[in-house]
Amino acid sequence: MKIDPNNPADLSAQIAKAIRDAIISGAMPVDERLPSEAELAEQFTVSRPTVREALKRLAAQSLIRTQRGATGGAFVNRLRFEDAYAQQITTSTLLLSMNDVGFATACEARYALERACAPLSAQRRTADQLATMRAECFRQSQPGLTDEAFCASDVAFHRALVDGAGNPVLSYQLAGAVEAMQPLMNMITFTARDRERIVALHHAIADALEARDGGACDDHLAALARYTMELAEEVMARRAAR
Amino acid sequence: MKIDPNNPADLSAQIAKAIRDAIISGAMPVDERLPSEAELAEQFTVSRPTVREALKRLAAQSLIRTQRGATGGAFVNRLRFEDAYAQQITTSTLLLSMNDVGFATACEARYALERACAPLSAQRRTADQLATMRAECFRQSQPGLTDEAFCASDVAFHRALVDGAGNPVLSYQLAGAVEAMQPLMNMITFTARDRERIVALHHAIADALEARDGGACDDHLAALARYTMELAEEVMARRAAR
DNA sequence: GCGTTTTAAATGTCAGACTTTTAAATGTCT
DNA sequence: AGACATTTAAAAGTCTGACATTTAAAACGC
Repeated sequence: MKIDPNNPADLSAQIAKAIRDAIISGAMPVDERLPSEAELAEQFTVSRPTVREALKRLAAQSLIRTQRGATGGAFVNRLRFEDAYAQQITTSTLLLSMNDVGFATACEARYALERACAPLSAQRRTADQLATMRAECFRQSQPGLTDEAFCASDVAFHRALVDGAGNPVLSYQLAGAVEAMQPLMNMITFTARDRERIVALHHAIADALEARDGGACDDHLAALARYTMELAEEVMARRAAR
Repeated sequence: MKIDPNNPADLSAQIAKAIRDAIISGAMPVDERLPSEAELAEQFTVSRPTVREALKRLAAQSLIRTQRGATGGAFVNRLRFEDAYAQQITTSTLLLSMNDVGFATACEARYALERACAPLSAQRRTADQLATMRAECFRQSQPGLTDEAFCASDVAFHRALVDGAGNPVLSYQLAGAVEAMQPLMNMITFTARDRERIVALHHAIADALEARDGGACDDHLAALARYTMELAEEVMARRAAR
């Protein structure tokens, strides 16, 4: 591993960076065990708490996992898509909420990305994924559904569409776009949303995927995007008038 | 903030989660100062090193920043797009390298997402972004260029295309897709890549964007995707034969 | 009133000890 | 000999207490 200059600030950050670089470069393969905390402390000539802080940084990024006990220690972690989903979602959520990204910008990005999945999903969607979309459509048309449950079902529908492309890299990328939009969508849900119209579009999308018609699917997604934008503008205008 | 059960494992993880949830929920606005480490230790009834480990976890995710000195402390950080880019790129790189994602899968995802930007970029690209693309095309046609420099220029070209959409959320999402592909692209660069053909396609893409023709841009991107896939298959076949 | 010095609060770091978990080594019984 | 129980050692997890460093505000002197 690398050394630290005698700069006595950010020692734990420097150590984390050194280990992170070693992992990213491939010098430490998956499931390789790192030296024990005491050994690392000796190598870097720092104290054990400092090493621990560095390791916690890496653990927060799911780069390592730790195990207690005799054969325990820190191990290079295989970054799973599920872990990456979670990070992606929180990061996207924070980006949207902290950078006053407009609804229009976020919505445009979300539907642009989702429409990129449409042709692939039309080719490859499984019967199971189609059944999921149908089931969510059915749930969305139930009368007593709360707004929260409707939103969650909406997200489940679109995730099934995205997963239909059969490309885990796309699913990973889209996780943030789809899930992070939910809070922003709630913003308009409680005021103007016309569920019938949305469910009708969902049905049309599912029909298109059943027929393996990517073009039609894209058209209906575009219509859904337009309708969502219209709703948002309506709400904004109403707020501005108030 | 929330409490911890008397479960004496993962204390720092629990504390980090409690603070993270408070930030994500919006209970702590940007630039709000967290209590000092000593105060947090008292609140959670743990020791200061444990609190510090929790704070380091949050710092690793750019959720907080710390400042030393009299008025120092930990502050809720405004997550900037640039910071998110970096995280996105390392995460994507690790995902690709650790999960034996095939070249075809990664390539398909990358071009599907990039093509989603094409119509927007045709509408909105600035003169500056177009100039960047032209400059990178020129650089790519220089004879003495190393493979590394060609790859870097390739990435710069495609980033300019993506940024042309004028949507920071899209740029953020695409950062991972475009940049993480570079190492995978290097895999084929040194063997089979026909620079002339790629540069010609880049020129065609720039021409389409100059003419604000989203359809043509999409076509050329599709052609580039096909060519890249062909190259990969060729290399794979050659390796299998060896 | 302005510049300098002091001071206090906060993070950053260290040293050493103790607790808990875990698996392997050892011992014991059938 | 083999299966089961016990001991032991290694490692992470945690705590206490201390010291170093940085930084801005307060106190002071001119």
